[in-house]
Amino acid sequence: MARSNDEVAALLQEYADLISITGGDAFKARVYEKAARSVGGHHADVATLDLKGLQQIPNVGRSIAQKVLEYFDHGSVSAVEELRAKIPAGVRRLTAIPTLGPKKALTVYEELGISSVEELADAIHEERLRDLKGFGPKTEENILHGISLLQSSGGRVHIDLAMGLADDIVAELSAVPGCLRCGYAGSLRRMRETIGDIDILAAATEPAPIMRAFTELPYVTEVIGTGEKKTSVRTSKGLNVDLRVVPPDSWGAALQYFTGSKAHNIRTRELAVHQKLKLSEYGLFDVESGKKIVSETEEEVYARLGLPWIPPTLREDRGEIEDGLHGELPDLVTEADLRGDLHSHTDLTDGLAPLEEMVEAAAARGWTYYAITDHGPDMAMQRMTDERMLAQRERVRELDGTYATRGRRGGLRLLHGVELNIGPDGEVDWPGEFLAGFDLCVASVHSHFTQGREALTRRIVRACENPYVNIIGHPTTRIIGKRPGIDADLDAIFAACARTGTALEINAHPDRLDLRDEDILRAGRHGVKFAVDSDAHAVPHLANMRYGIGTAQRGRLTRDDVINTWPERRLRGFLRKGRQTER
DNA sequence: GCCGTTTTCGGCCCGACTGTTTTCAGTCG
Repeated sequence: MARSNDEVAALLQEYADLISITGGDAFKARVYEKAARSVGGHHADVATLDLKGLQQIPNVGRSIAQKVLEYFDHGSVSAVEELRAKIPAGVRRLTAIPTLGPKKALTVYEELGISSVEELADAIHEERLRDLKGFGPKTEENILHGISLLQSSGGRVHIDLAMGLADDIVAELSAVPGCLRCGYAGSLRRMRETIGDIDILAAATEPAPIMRAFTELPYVTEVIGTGEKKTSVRTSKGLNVDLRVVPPDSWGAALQYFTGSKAHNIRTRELAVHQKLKLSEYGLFDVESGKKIVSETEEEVYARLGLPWIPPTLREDRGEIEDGLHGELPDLVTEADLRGDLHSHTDLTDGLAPLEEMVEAAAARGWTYYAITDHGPDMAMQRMTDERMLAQRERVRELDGTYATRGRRGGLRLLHGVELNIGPDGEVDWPGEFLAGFDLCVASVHSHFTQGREALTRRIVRACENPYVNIIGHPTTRIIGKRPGIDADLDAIFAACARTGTALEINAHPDRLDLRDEDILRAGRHGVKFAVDSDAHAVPHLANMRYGIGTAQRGRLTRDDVINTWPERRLRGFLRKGRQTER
């Protein structure tokens, strides 16, 4: 199921952890971490590369390349096995406990033979940690607290929950007197699909009132740490929030720094070092004189490093630094570029709102076209029939008549579509004669997720080859945190989409975000077009488009790649696909 | 262990906070 790149990345990361735990060279550990990231994000399948090809991957040299080959030849790597033999897997798991890192993990293992979270908890209750150097009563307390958090927390949360909380905190803190600027940074600003914790940044000359207001927010359940510049809290939403308050003239450097990612920051700091500069959250400084050069805006910081401003959604060290240096950053699609939504539901099937309300909401968003795509009859529980679908079409045409001429910019055009079900053999709900009556067809997999890889692949490819299928909806069918994506040959599907003129959906619902960013990058190399769709089942879902756009940006898409940014005429041309009989 | 427009050897991102320390190590982001 996992791509071989992910397997190798996990192995290299494990080796890096084991090196840290055994007190090995810290620089060596870091190289393996960097190599793990590079391999995980590399576009080509590492299983297909030879020694030379592997060494083309950044941070992979001869030694690591040979280990990768050894892994594919023998299924294991002797150097990793040696360390595994020395350090039980449970010791590595100890480092997942907050406040307990590799050094303390090794200490408790060497001194007390502790190699599992349970044993560690027991040892603390039996007061056996007391005599260890560097361990005091507070350390014991922190570890116990960390263990309970580890066992109870589900880890990362979906982006919409984090965004809601962050928007609220930013609004609250912005209202504190003396707060000159406030915003969120971190993985939320980078629009990652899940969020581990929220980073809030504020600018003020006097931090104390902002810190106080922050710790007094109603959903703060615990203050983890608080200082003059930084405060960390836990919230009743299950999310930790960090607040940093910086002097106003450091805003740009601080925002750049706290937006990350860590890997991106390491690269920007290295660029600084090579120019005898030092980059920190307080600014870009000349190393020799210690004088500050720039710090007020992100643009200035990047510019002084020789880079254009890099959109936060690209800051993952996936080539954006190199592209920036060469002036080759993509001109990313934005939410403002969207002209409409091509996948939505009404209460005719499993939506909550009537057609009229959904259309009114779409018009209020200023869109120039909007597609209604309720489920076809193969989703049996939705009780769709030919008659009901044709009746809806008639009503859509009527509404189209009234909305098309409203407003200044030509109003809103309505498209009547359907979300077809891709059956086990790639068949869909209706024959071609009936499908020809729709303005567009989305087709999605909703069942039989565990068919073999070949069958799943063939099934979706066959749907692409249907001349009436325009968009493959939520292509991998994953539900974040609940259901993995189907095990299909995505490259074969992407190639079929490109060949047949079928778009891939980027489903903007925060539970799905399907395709995900890595898959978009792969699909993009096949020359596929995309549709960023809300898949709205209710009026508020239309606002989820921001997450779909964030994901599209992380996949480096431009306006030209996304068919629902196109003018209506060009879109309709695309939707005609290979149909012979159309006007 | 990787890497190179100061380098094939000698560097390798930077700072805040905590707890256990009498000046600093560990952890985190």
